Amino acid sequence: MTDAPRQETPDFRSTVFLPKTDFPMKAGLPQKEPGILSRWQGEGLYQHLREARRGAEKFILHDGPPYANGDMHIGHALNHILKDMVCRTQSLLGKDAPYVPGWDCHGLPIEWKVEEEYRKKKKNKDEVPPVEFRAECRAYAQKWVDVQREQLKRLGIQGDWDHPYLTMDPEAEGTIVAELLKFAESGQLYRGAKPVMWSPVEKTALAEAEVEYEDIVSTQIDVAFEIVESPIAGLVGAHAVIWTTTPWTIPVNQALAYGPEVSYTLLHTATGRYLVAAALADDFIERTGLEATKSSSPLTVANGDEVGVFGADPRSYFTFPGTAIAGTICRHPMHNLGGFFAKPRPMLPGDFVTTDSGTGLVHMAPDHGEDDFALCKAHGIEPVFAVLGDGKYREDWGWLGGQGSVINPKFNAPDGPICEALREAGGLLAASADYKHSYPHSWRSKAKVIYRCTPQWFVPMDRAVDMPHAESRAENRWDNEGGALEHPNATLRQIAVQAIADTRWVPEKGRNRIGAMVEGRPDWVLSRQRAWGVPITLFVDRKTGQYLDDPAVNARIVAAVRAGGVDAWSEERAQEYLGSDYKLEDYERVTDILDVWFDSGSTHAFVLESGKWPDLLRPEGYTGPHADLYLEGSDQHRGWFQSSLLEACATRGHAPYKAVLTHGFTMDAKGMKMSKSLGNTISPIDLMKEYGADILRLWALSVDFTEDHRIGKEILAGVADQYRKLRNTFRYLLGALDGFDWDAEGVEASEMPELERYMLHRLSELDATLRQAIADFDFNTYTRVLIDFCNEDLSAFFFDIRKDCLYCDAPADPKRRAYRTVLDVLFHALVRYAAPVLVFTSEEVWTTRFPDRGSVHLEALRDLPADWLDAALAERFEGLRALRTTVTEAIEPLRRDKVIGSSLQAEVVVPAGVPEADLAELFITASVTRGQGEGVEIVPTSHHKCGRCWRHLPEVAEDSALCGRCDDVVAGMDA
RNA sequence: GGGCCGGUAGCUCAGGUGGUUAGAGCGCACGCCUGAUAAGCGUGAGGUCGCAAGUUCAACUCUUGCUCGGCCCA
Repeated sequence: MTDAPRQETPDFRSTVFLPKTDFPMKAGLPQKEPGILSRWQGEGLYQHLREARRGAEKFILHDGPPYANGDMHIGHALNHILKDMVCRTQSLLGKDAPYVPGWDCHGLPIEWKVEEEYRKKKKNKDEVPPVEFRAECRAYAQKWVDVQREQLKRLGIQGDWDHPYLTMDPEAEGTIVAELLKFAESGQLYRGAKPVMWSPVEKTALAEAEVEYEDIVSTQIDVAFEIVESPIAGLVGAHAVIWTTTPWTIPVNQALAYGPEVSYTLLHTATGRYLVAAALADDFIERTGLEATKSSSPLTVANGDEVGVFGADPRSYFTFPGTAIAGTICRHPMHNLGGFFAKPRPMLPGDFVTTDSGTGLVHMAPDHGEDDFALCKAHGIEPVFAVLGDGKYREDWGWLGGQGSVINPKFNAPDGPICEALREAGGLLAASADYKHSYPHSWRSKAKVIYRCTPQWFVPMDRAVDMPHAESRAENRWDNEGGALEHPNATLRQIAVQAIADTRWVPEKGRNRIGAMVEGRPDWVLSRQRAWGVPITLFVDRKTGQYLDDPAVNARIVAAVRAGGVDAWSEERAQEYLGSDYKLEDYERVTDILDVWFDSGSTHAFVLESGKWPDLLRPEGYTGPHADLYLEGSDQHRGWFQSSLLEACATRGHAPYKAVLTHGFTMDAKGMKMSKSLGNTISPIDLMKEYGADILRLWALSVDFTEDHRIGKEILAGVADQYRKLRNTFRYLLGALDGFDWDAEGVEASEMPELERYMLHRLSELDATLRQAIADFDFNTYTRVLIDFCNEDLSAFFFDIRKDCLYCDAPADPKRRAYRTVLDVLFHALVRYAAPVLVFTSEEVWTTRFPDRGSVHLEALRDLPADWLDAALAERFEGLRALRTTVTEAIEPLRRDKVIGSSLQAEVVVPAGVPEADLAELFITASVTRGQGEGVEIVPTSHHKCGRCWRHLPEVAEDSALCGRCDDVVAGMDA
């Protein structure tokens, strides 16, 4: 075997100064990140950071507590990445930005889970002592706190994970009680009866958030109420017809409502005369199968005006206005039962009556509807509390006593007990189990819920607040300009509206959203009839119905709950709290618990103000909003933002936050919401295993989080590409800066070539943009401009141009030293810019270069010298870059025709007027000369290629020979 | 059903107060380089700015309706 004689070309590779680094191109984030994380934990990085920023201006982001139930989902991930970004960027600005994470631990969902476990074990919850039950709820919540804590830590969220706040912490429970008692002491509590959403299955009132609407099919019935008295004489003996999809409310009926604006008609049929809305008469006839016949009896109203006579066509009805019905009295179809059922059923005017469906007459059960309750209350008709918590009528009820549950479809069916009885009594005109509509269900049990009147505790929105701050608020309230003040003090609603005006909302549209809600919301229902929560620690005077308001009693209660948690609110200890001044037998100990929104609405009190987290304290005497920022999903306008606002306004007179930042929701790749039933959920835990936390973070900070946004395979692939670009930028910097020593090599900006000075200018611009983005919480812009800078200014421009200088110039060459100086500046800036986003990668970058300089996350941004900005220089370079684009475009045809390959083979002619600069270097071409024409011309070079730097230069005698510069450099190396 | 919000290239996003051929990065295609190499550079193709009317000399930008999606509420 003989080798063909190989043409030996001198190999200058060893004389070229290539980038050198151990920093790998491939990240391997899923494997690498946990190690970095455990090092941070081991070193106590969070505490070091607090020490490093001690005394600096505070930035207090108050964490909204996620519910301690289930694994972290994509919404949690987004929310916490954003919070982390806020704290880290503020820290980057040199501020002290502590982060204390927290969890919401009380409430129905956890209670339900524990009950579910009971059911599996065939254990009856009602037989378990409440103390024991609550202990199990506590353990359940703690379990998920621990799970979520690890998952969030894995995301790289920096915070005081060893000391999170939990709403079930006894001290927290004590503070919540103390806050509640502030409401009591300032007269901001009342007990009223009101129809509330009630779940007969869970036997509790539900918050709106605990209810979901689903399409179901219900029984619809038409029921006739005989008119016994009316200003319209012709109506007596006729029947007013109501239509309902909840037959079970008929046994609790107390009145009928008509629409004053609605036109009514009296239909004559073979079986009787029926009063219905004219617009709905056809529907009524269709449902009942009745046939309307003509009638010769005119209807006469009370003032003697004849309303009309039915004409020849029974379908063209004569109508009369609803207002004429006023004063009409009916009787219940079951009036023969006597008692409650024998009482008169007045017809009342209701603005809510429409002709959308039904008969235009609505039966009123004040126990079971908000409109019903309000209308009846206005006419002195009180609820009767006939339906018990389990959905059955109470035993002593005259009709169907002890029966139910009222949400049972069979109970309401056309052949069920209600319809049968009505039919027998002659009151049922139609019944069919075929009405499709949307109906509220409990989101836990999926069972139907009802409106049910129960005694509840309320916070009034429109009662003057008896607090010092309310007076001052009243003076500058803007919604009552010039008007005489009804009260010397402002109401909670007025204080809250003012607080909304005082708060910064990002994006701004959040102000409008919460503003509309607060202006329109009803009184806050505080009470829940459940076990797992903070008790409403009130004693109600059995004689007067007033709750006891004694600061000494309240202080004993608060101290006991702080020490012993919610279990301290027991019957056994009640007398201890009442002390010697009151006798327990004179008081009812309230056993309701608080709406969990009150818990979370009080977090500012026990997390920010308590002193348990000294990092979060404001200076002594500070009275303004404590938190700089609340940051949650936009659904929290109705939730935490609002409950916190109301709680703080009622007790402190202002919002607990200076600013509120909201984000939208994460949709799937097609923009559809994620749901288990659709099977399109994406788990952040899985994503971290596949891509790593840094990719997930970069995703969250790249999308427009203020709106709904998407995640999916293609999107993440794009994010991973962006990540690689950033990573390679750092890899290049690390390699190019190998062995750089500022003291030996550094160059002052004034001594640098123009290209370097231009890059310092560009960096200064970037720095300003990023700082503005931080101030605006505009992280999408933050990541975009950062990546664009790496791509456009560095990789495709600066690095490309200076490749020759870095590789081939002598190490001591001033240009190369200037270049490396700028690379060092860039490194220090970029690694800090990237740190809040790519928390792991930036640390890897930092420790690769500085193994002994601690964590990058302790660093703050460096202030760049103001004189790096050079507008005149920049303008010239912008022009040159535009020309550069023209040149590369002009070269392209020659490359396509294989005339040249590398741009270094091109000789360029540019117009004479082009600014002075080293254009061949800037364009990475063989040469640039100035010609007479306006355009750019390209010709292939005839010069030989330097064997070392590959440039084509006249001085190179033959291919692979050296140019003068390289000759000198190589000679210097030999020496 | 009601209130509010959104729909710009394959993807992520820019596009003050309406005004010449709607931009960027990435991806893609093609090419260069082979001394940042599972890297780097260049060129190019991609958009009736959700749809339909209207106001205007002129609308991605204003109005209305519709549609799709979302949050909240019923």
